[in-house]
Amino acid sequence: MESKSAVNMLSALGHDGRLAIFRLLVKAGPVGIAAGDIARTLDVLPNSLSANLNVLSHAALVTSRREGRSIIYSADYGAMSGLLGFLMEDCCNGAPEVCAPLGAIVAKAGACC
Amino acid sequence: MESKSAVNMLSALGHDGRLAIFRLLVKAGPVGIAAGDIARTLDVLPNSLSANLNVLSHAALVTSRREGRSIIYSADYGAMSGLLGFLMEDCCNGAPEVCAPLGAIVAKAGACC
DNA sequence: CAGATATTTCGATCATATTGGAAATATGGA
DNA sequence: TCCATATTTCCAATATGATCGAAATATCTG
Repeated sequence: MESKSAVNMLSALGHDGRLAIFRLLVKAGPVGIAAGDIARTLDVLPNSLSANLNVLSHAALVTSRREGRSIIYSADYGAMSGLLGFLMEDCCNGAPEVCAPLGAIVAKAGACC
Repeated sequence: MESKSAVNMLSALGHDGRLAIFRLLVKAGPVGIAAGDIARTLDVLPNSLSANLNVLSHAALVTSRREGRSIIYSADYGAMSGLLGFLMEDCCNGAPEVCAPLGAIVAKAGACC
């Protein structure tokens, strides 16, 4: 993961509406959600949603596919892993002692995955 | 971690200069780095640096302490853990199967921590 | 083909963020 | 006290981003 990609992802997620969209897609899993359903669930205008989905898409955080009249968006888990890895790698380099607080998180993730 | 805090952190990190500052501080560890040294290392103007440190500070990603004439900045590892936890928790909720790619990352973190 | 649904694109306005120069504040040393 | 160093604050110019209505495009159905 390049630093520039990480900046793009972080700034894409650093927005109220887009973080909500991304969380929704992450929870939906690989099945994804149609743009219209996202708009209804989050109560946002279709054109605003489209613009925000475009930002997330350009940041490579989501992918899309057409199904009939709808366009289905899904979270890109590989990209998310890459971002987490980038931040974690950054954390562990040169200062292993600071990773202690991460133990709980890793444990939590371990319980899930 | 509230969603609003996460948005603040993510948008603070979603900036070229600020991500560079934060990475530098994370690598420096609890000892921290003086503002002037950060400015020289990253070759940025002192006022721009100050503004960016202020953003990171308001997002609770860094802390500062005065030492003589210098002000030493350090990364807040607790905040970083919280952010990673927020994203991971978000990932695991409702879709455990998508966590597979995270296995490698957890393993990597485990090797370090 | 005509109509309905789904989504995107366009265009304008408004708000917010970034940048850099210059001055102000705070600390330590002679 | 006076001066040098360190950092922040102030200010204005510029750039970027968000929002919304309206129109355009694409797909399905009758």
